[in-house]
Amino acid sequence: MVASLVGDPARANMLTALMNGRALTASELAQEAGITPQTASSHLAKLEAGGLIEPEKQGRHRYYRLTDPDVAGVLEGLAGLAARAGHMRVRTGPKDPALRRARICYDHLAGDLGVQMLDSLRERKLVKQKKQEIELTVEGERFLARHLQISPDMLTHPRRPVCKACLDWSERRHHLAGTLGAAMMRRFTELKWAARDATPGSRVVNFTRTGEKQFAALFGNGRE
Amino acid sequence: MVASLVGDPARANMLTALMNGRALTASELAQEAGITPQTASSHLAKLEAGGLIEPEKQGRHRYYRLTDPDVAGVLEGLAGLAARAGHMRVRTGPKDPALRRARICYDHLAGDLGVQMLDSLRERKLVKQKKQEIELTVEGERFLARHLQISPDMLTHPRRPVCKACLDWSERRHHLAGTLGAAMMRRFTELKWAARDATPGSRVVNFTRTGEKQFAALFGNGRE
DNA sequence: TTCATGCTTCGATGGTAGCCGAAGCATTGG
DNA sequence: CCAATGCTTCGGCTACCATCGAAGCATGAA
Repeated sequence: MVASLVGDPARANMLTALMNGRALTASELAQEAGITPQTASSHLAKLEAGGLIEPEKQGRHRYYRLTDPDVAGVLEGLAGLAARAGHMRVRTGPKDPALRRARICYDHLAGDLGVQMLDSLRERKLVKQKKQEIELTVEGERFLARHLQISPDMLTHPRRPVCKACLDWSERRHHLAGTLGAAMMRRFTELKWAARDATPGSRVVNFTRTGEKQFAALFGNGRE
Repeated sequence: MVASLVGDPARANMLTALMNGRALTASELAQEAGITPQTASSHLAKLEAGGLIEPEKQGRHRYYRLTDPDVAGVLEGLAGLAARAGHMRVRTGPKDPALRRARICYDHLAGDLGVQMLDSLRERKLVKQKKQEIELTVEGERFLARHLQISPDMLTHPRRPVCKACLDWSERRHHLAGTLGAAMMRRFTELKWAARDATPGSRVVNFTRTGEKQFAALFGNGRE
């Protein structure tokens, strides 16, 4: 029964943590629930078997998200009933600093701007995304050549794909990885639009005044 | 947590049995869940504390119903998720014979026709019902005088109320009790619209051809 | 009143499932 | 290749809770 899955406090905490639509790693969910990774692993397996969550492997990590808006809806309904009965659950938002905006993920751009960039590419049909698979369209190739001086033959690599959806750590949505993601980030640096923070070990990416404008002109979504 | 309440199989069976909106007695729910009355009592107390069901005392019996359409909605949602995950629950309808249509409850009319009668009275604003409380309106008094020759002073009684909502055994919805309910049943008999079945101990009420027509003319709902 | 029915409370039992420590894979990085 | 990280599997422990027998109330019937 599905309800018994949600009934357990540890699992309920995990699900609540996922309610904002983002994906979380197994360890993070363990911490959210206040249990050890072993226990969390067991719970996550059950939730997955029950069809409430689905995993996405990303390197050493394993991200989990709610399978469906329907699931979120039912959980919301349950929370509503619980609220009437006097009980209340509070859940605070995430806690990250300002590196949520732009940072390096391996060798490509991540964070709010990274997600925004992929969103824009997808929306303007410069790439086609199906789940984890991303493909560059003909229009996309033209766009890259014209605005960033990136040609397709720069991107071929024996083992690495050109495009790849990479789950964003702070935004928990996809940004663009692969040789294209790396090439674009490299180009941003060359153009002096952005630079990695000077602090050793920092992953923060600082955009310049003009870089920010240029980036917004290419990948802006009208929100800022 | 509310979900843990629904999570237990026994409780889930009880709730499913209540999903049609009717009310069931504690013993019936125990049978539905396949457990003893003691265990059922414990479960029902928890469900009530969780605000999922609410009781209504009726003589020696204790009827339970879902507190709210919202509760039914959430349960429906959970069932939907469960269905996706492969599981399926089947639930058959009730099983009673033909005395579900019309029978004597103490001294007033019960069964499908009894429920239908109260529905009609309520719908045409001849009575006002608030939970268990039922009150005869001015239009109701006129209606009774005109069509059934029942005057308000026939209905006064030192200890018994004129109108009372009585939970119907087969329909599990309210029908009309109190001195008015008794008077109306008596009038039906006098008018030879209906008569109690001859079989000793039987509570079945048989309507005559013409009685059925007259009854439908007064309290019909267009369904038949 | 006394008896019968319906439901609840109490107490004891047992099965189930959450939990963690330790060890085992898988992936990444050096 | 080895080491580190992230997650899973395995085994045993513990606590919770559903379950039922027996007894206690309440209501209605005789």
